[in-house]
Amino acid sequence: MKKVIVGLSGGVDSAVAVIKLQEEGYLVEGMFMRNWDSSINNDILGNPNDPNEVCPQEQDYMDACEVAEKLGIKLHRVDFVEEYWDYVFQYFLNEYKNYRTPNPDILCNKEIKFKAFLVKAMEVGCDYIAMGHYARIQHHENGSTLLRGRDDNKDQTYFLSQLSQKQLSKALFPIGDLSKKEVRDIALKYNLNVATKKDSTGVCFIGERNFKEFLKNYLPSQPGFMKDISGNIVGEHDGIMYYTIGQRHGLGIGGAGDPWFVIGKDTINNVLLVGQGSDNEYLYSNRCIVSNINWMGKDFSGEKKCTAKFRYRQKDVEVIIKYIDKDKMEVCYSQKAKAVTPGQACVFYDGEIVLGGSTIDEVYMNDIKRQY
RNA sequence: AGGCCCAUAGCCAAGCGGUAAGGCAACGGACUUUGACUCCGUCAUUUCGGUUGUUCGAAUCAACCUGGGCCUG
Repeated sequence: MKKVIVGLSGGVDSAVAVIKLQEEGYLVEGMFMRNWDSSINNDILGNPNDPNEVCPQEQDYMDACEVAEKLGIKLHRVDFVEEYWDYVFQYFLNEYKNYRTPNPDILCNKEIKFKAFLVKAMEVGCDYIAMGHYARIQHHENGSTLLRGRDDNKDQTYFLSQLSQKQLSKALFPIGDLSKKEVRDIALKYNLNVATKKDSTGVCFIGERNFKEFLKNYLPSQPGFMKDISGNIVGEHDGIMYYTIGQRHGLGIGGAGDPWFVIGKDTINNVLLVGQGSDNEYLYSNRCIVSNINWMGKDFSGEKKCTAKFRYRQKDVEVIIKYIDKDKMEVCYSQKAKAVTPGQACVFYDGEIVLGGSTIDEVYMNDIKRQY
């Protein structure tokens, strides 16, 4: 009997993952991860949690315990607070310091859930690890193929785009064929306490925060002006790293006309560039340079047509890609894309198949580089 | 000093005698394993710079005051 360790989070998805694996005849054990410690990590500003109440993490652990008991599986608990800080959060802060918009959850999967966790799971002894992601995987003799989750609205392959073949070879995604509704229905049928629990959001393991305040715990304010494209001062900001391209809220610019959006960052002069209108031309680009390439598909040379997703839950766009060098690609998209932002991932797809992941570095409109 | 114009919520702004549109911002919610986007809701009734008056009824008319702007000396 093959043994699987499931990352049991205390949510409904991983609980149903256990059920699916049991139905398929695996021996299942759970492993709960704790990766963030608010007091050790100085997570004070922007933290909505009442320090007197049971913290959400412990509630999650209790929920995981209850699920484990009900489904009759052993539950391990592991602590990666240090690893998370060193390998995910440092990167996260560094990217913000460079005025980019990082995606910590992609790194969390690469460094924690499918690395540190995998090591611990192997120590306990297992053939596979499994997570409650909405994604599908096919294992062949010469590798593994990652596919979008069946539920188009919940597909989480964007976050899995930096996993290596080695990592994928050990991974199972038992709920990838299900819709969110089906997952909840199964949980209800098994009378699980988490069946109607609200989906967790926010940075994985950290949780919901007032984002700007949260960043201020680690990155001090650097006040400056907001200017429009003509150079007129239209507002003030307290640090251009707190904003991302395409952002509308939090600018506080009132007055006449359409809403204002972040359209760029003048890092030299500490100026946040803003423009009016959701269709502002500076929001759009048609070419970008990506690096940190994790290609999962068949090797290719020259140009390749496929689709790409530049931001989680944003629709794919058709692109033509080509290598510039070993770890750098040019991505062209003639129909233009909105708010393509350095630091975010560019994930390539061929239909349902995930071809690979990368990180956006430079963004262009024709030959003009965007000040993103 | 004289003449003209303007004063509506944090900002922009409709209204022109019949009982305060709309937009921006903000806030709340939905959505969401990156708090980007998007969507929904709330937001002037001791109220229309102030006071007094005309009128059944005034943000809307009149007078004066205050505060801005412009023109002529």
